[in-house]
Amino acid sequence: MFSKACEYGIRAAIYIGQQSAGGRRVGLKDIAAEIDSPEAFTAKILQQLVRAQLLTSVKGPTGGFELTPEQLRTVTLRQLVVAIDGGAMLQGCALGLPQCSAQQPCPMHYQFLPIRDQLNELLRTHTIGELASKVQEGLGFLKQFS
Amino acid sequence: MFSKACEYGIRAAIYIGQQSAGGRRVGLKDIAAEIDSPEAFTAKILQQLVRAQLLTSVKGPTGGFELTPEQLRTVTLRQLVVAIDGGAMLQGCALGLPQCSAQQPCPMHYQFLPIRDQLNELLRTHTIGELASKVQEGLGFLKQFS
DNA sequence: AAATTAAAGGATAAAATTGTCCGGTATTTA
DNA sequence: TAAATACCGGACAATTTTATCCTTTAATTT
Ligand code: FES
Ligand code: FES
Repeated sequence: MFSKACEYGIRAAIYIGQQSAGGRRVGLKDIAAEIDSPEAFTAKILQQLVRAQLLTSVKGPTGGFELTPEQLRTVTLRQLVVAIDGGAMLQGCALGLPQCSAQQPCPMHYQFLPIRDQLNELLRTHTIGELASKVQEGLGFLKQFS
Repeated sequence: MFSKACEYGIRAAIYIGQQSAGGRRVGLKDIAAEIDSPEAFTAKILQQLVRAQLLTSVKGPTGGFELTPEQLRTVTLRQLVVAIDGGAMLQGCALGLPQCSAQQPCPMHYQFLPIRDQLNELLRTHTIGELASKVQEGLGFLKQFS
């Protein structure tokens, strides 16, 4: 569905959000450990998200990553996905036609569209803050414990 | 969404199905031209599908690929996807957790599940023959003309 | 100011996916 | 039975994705 980069990015953002909601700034090492992702690769993704202004970073001691209250409230899953994977999967044709349109639709087009639309809606209507709360309340997990 | 291999595989299968419905067996060259895919790569994918018995091939002059009436009627999109991409995207967690389950769900789990289920249902309930008819009737396309 | 801390950025490497090439094999036609 | 056709199979190459390492930059603490 999403790329590994995107999966890590989303999980990281949610974890950072959860901690930011509690006023805690978190470092890369901590993040990678808590979401079970490769540290250096996660760093690259977080850099992208910082550049896209979807989260905030601070250098030096006591530094790390955080989400401002505004970011927590307004940044959506969709923004993360677009920043990392681009819009292709949110707009592209299911069968890989160069563009998805009703002019020359693929044979799955009309069946596929409503599902893709629901996915778009899902991503558009969920903020990092909202998902972070869910984790905070123990209703969702960012890695699996055995 | 799907891999390139899967996109080519589905488009190819539908085209072969369309021709088979008219009693015509088709060769690789023809297929690749009609669905706008790289010839040699498409060959690899078709080999997989033949091995999985989702379509049939005949060697030699007048040879090529075809779908038996039974294959046309019974082979689903889902079978193609599973044969090429594996079941990961049809069962895996949206955020990449090692497994999707209600025991330790990711924060998107309950929102994501219905969409994934619809996608599964979509793939499960559409046969190659059905999609081939759509193309035959001019209601769907396997490549785009400009 | 010096030392320490932690993210940023660049270069590289490994792995997976996508794509090509070519000799082998089965089948048909002459 | 020889030649031609077209899929099969293995090796190989290019590209993209995933992942690592190391130096630089910025900020804090001593
Ligand atoms: S044209 Fe294929 S999904 Fe719209
Ligand atoms: S656990 Fe993530 S989708 Fe089910």
